[in-house]
Amino acid sequence: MDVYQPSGARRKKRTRNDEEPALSRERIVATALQLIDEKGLDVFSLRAVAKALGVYPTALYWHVPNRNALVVEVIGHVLSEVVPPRDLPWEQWLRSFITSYRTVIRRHPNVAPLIGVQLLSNASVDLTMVEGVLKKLSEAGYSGEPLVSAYNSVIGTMVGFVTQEFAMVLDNDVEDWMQRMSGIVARIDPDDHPVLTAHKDLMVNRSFILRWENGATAPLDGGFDFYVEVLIAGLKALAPAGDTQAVGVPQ
Amino acid sequence: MDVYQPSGARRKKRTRNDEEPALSRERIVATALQLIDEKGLDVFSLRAVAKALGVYPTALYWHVPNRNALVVEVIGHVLSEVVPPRDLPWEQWLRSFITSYRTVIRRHPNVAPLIGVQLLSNASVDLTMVEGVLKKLSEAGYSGEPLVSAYNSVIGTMVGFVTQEFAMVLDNDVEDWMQRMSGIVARIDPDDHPVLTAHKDLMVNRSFILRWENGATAPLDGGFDFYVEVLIAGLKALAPAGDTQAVGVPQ
DNA sequence: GCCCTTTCATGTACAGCGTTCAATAAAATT
DNA sequence: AATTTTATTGAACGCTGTACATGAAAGGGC
Repeated sequence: MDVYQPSGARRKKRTRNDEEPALSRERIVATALQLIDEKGLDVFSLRAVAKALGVYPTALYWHVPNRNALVVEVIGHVLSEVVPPRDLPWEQWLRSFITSYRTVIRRHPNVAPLIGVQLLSNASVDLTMVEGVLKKLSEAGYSGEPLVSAYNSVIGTMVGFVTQEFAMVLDNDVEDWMQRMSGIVARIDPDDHPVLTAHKDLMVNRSFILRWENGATAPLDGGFDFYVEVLIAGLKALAPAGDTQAVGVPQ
Repeated sequence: MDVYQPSGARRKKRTRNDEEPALSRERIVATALQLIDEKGLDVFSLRAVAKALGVYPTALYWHVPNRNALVVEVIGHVLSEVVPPRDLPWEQWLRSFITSYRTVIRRHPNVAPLIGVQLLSNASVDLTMVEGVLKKLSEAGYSGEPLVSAYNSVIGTMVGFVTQEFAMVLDNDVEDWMQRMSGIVARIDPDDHPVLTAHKDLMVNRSFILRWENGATAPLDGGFDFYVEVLIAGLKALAPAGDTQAVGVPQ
């Protein structure tokens, strides 16, 4: 019975004087993002978006070529909320920039998996953002091949940590999962795993692998700040030349 | 017409003297992984696995509770290929460990998105691995809260970079995509984006965001090596105390 | 040797998905 | 007034994960 009734109220066809244009790419993207934010990624589907708009699913296809394209659009919309900081010394600039990215994702945690996992997020290329990072890394003393590597380190850090922090939770049996996980932790053998034993209270549900909630409910603020400092200190240490006392290039 | 014929040859029921047990959790997981490796993530489905085994889809449910559980099993199987290195100075140990993880993922690149994006990969917890990282970070001078942060930095680096490197490619129109991307790059305004202009040949398809292939066909070897060194140098710089000339804790 | 339970597969079915395609109606253009 | 363009309805297809009923073979106890 493959029949889809658009939600009760009859859709009004566009009339010249009608304020609302009934449907548009922007409205679809906005609805999709709202759905993802409020109901989660697994509820998101073209049909769900259509239902939320009171429209037949196939009506979306006039404005958006397919599901992937809509996902790209949603990602682009979220990423456009990231504002590169004003001119600052490179360490502060990077700190501010990466933190700003995480702040945006915390507003849309369910989008994180889409960004981290699909190359298509590249489709929304913000060259200004790329140039900003490159410029600051130049100021840090990088150029040529090492600059490219440093750039990849920055993006890798920024997206990588946050993607994991906001990795999807299983809808399965969260309660059960927590109990199983804390069971595992409680049963740690102090002889086999002494350091873990000593730190288990600090680590449980606050560190990768040993947790059952994601960043939406259990953010890793401290870990993130530290990670950014690791990146900056590392970049400073490995800078080919510059104002910092370089410690030499490895191997 | 919801009918599924298991592949031609009639399935033989298990008989006492039969060597092969017809179906088993291990065989299902192995088939699933093989399917993912050879055909890609989008081809992977319970029905495809069943067809590959010459079995009705619902037969799988006797050995595996649902799709998610199978995915968890596949992840666990892949991660079990990661071998923590023998005892080494902490820098070398971390380098070796993280590199080993990437080596394993390069053998199963299509699994990377599954690991990076779902908390359920935690279900296959290898406490020995966790303890190994903690131990080495202790040797580096970490303990207490900073140790937890350092641990998260290590896992974040290891999984984060590789997840992005092997992010999924769109099946859409790869050729078209490449042309569009290189079009964007070719049209970069040297006045607006001078550093990018100077490095574009080094960056195109070799850096995050500005690429259309993933690590399976265009690995970021150099970037990865550098990233690991950034991590280690950063961890060394931020170590609360120890053999390295510490440069003080930030704020 | 018979009975019964456990084990493991077949077979049917269902709701939901992305997407194709034809039909249709309103608005814009000619 | 006729025609084209724009935007939607509506039906359908093949795919998905999964619930459920059916049935057959193996194993254990008598």
